[in-house]
Amino acid sequence: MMTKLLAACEETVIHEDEVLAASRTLIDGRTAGRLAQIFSALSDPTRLRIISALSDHELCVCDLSVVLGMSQSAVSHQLRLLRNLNLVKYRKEGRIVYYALDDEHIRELYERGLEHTAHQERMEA
Amino acid sequence: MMTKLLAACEETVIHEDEVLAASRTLIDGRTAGRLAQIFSALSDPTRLRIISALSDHELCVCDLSVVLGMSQSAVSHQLRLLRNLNLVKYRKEGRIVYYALDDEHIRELYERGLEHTAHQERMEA
DNA sequence: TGAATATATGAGCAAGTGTTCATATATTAT
DNA sequence: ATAATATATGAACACTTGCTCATATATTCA
Repeated sequence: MMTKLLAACEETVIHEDEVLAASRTLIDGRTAGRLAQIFSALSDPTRLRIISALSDHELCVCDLSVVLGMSQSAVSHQLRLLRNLNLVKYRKEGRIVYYALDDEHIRELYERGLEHTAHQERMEA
Repeated sequence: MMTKLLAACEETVIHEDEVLAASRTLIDGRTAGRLAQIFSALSDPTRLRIISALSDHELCVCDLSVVLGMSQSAVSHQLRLLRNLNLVKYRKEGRIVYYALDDEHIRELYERGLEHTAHQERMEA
């Protein structure tokens, strides 16, 4: 199942074998989209702060909004997003809803990311 | 150096100790911003495909645009973004510019992300 | 029952993003 | 020199995002 990627750069590919090799490691659009979706969830400061706040234990929406210093509405909107991606789970207790992280992969990515910023920090100093 | 986060949810915080505990794992705005920046780089399908194409070896811009099936301009714009974040490095050889990954942390994050999508895939099946 | 509280959500808006198109720059070839 | 080629980049535009504000829903309390 070969894909044709002949024409380009001056009618013929500059480095044909390199291109073929790269095509092998290239991820398809569907995978790229899924990956992008995951990383998008982590690409916003507010959501990252939510994740960091929940990293130890669950919190109700109200407490979460206090911790973040943000409106309940803003927090709820972001929680919905994380919920839709199955990154957080929740349990209801009366009118109070407790949220907690629900994905070890995300926690892993989050922590790797933190390492990276620490690394960056050192580079700058 | 305690921050006051008294008032809220019905004048007083619902679960005061939980809130204090969460505040300890909460990352500050600056860190959240940096982290968001890193993950933002990985939050677009095109950039992820660029990273996947470069994951084995360097490629020139032209070959890269062939591999991706995208315009040279679009690819250049995205490369600039990755360059500004020091995620890719480049070397010039005449008028040809070769790009390669320049950050093991990003490669690490990318691969963890891939694992996650694989995990997701299995869940769905 | 009615009032108060915790959360969810739709609409709207300002800011950000990713592409295209046109064009600039730099290098090579004639 | 001039033409051709590889890359970079600014402007414009459609689309997305993250917030606020208003309001809906659900639960508890009096």
